Amino acid sequence: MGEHVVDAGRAVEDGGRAGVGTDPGPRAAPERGRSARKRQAILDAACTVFLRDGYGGTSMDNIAALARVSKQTVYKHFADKQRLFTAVIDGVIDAAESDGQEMLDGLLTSGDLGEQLRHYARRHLAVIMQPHIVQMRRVIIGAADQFPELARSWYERAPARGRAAFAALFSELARQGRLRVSDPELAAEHFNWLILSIPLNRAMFRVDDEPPAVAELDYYADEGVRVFLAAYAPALSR
Amino acid sequence: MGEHVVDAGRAVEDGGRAGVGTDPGPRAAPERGRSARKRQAILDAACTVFLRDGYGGTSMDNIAALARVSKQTVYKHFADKQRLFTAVIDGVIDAAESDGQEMLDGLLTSGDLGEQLRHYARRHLAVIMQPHIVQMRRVIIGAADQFPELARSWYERAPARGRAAFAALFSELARQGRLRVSDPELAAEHFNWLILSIPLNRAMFRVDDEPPAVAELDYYADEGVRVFLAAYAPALSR
DNA sequence: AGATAGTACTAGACAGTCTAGTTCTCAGGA
DNA sequence: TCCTGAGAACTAGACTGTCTAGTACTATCT
Repeated sequence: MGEHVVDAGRAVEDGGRAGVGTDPGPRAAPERGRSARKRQAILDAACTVFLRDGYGGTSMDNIAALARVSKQTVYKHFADKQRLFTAVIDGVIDAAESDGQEMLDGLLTSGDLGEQLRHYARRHLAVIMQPHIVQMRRVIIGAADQFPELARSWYERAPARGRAAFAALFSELARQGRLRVSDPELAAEHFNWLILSIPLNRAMFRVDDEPPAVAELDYYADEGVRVFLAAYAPALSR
Repeated sequence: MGEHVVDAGRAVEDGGRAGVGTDPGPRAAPERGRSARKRQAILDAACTVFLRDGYGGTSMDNIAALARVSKQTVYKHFADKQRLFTAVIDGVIDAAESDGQEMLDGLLTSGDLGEQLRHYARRHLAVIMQPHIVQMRRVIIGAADQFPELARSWYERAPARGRAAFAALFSELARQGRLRVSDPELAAEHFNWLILSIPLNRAMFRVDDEPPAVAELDYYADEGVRVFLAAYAPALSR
């Protein structure tokens, strides 16, 4: 229910990495002007409401009320509802992109490959199964007919970017003789979906279920890696 | 565009074979009364429009117009928009269920397992990637917040049913020593998603792409089976 | 002075109802 | 087999109430 992913409620000034909006996280300096603060409050509120109720289910009045801002101010910052929506989604995509950025660190060391992949898979699955990410998927899929370019942009920037990194990684591992991969892109897709598919698809359709336990997710991650290695690792590497 | 998937009964007056005279359906008379014909026309129109525009994007006037029926008649047959929507989705689920029913015939013979699974996988993927099924997934996911029980019903009846059949099949194959499966449910999920995930998820987000070519789908099916067998087949069965 | 709040307003969409008049269906009589 | 009439089903469109995107205007704040 109440997700408040983005820290929603409060304005910018809490040090949390709240700003899912247009503000890139790491480079602090959250625009200290009043106008910028209002803008951020609007983005945060819009993110909360859009993610909770979808595009069609959200009214501009709701957003303004949650942001504690007058409707006029909303329209001062964002020309119309569509632009506000795309601004919100773009912000989330940016956040997701930089999230994934740091993920592949520490891989490619020469430890136990299975161990490393399991570790990575668990993290990956845990990130993707965060409630607000799941909600985001639902909202974007539901609005894909109205915002095709936005949906495509999500697909190409958020998940596909991660898979490209996978592909590069598997390519390198194949070069080192630690994996047997002929099509790295395909291997990356297989790895990705072996880990994510089961819980993610269930989450798409079973809305009011409580999110699955960590242990369950870890199980899916480990089993996905097991299948992946069976297909892509030379016989020796177990 | 015009999918007209819906139910047993064909549409009313689609230009082709104007079957008002004698058109005995595949089985069971399609309710020859005027009222039943109107009802079916409404369902067909509603299916088209709901699938194209989603729940929120569809108006009852649109449906009535497309069905060439007065709005009053729509409300004579369906108490309100929600009930019409659930009737449409239920119809599609029923159709999908009986579609999948006949699928597992011919498996379990003692031919080449890889061959058989590849054949099956290709069919499965081709069915799921039909445009109206893909659209259905999108619409249900998008409306899942408003209709949680409907989304759950879809999940449990349409895809989960198929996976249960898989699981039983893999169980039997394991008993015969042709597969090495400890958790048949998990194996069924892995099989299912190894085949479907890549094109299906792309289709979720890339709305206006033309559907992938058959050869591409077959490639994904075959590669999915390859990975599956590597993980679940005793070393000999390649 | 410029941004914002608050609120009232416009314009249009849509679910669902109502009414008055029309068409179809079908039983039963010739 | 054809006719007929009663009643159910249907049509067309106006209508109500509600909701919402977006605008206008004035008072207030910083």
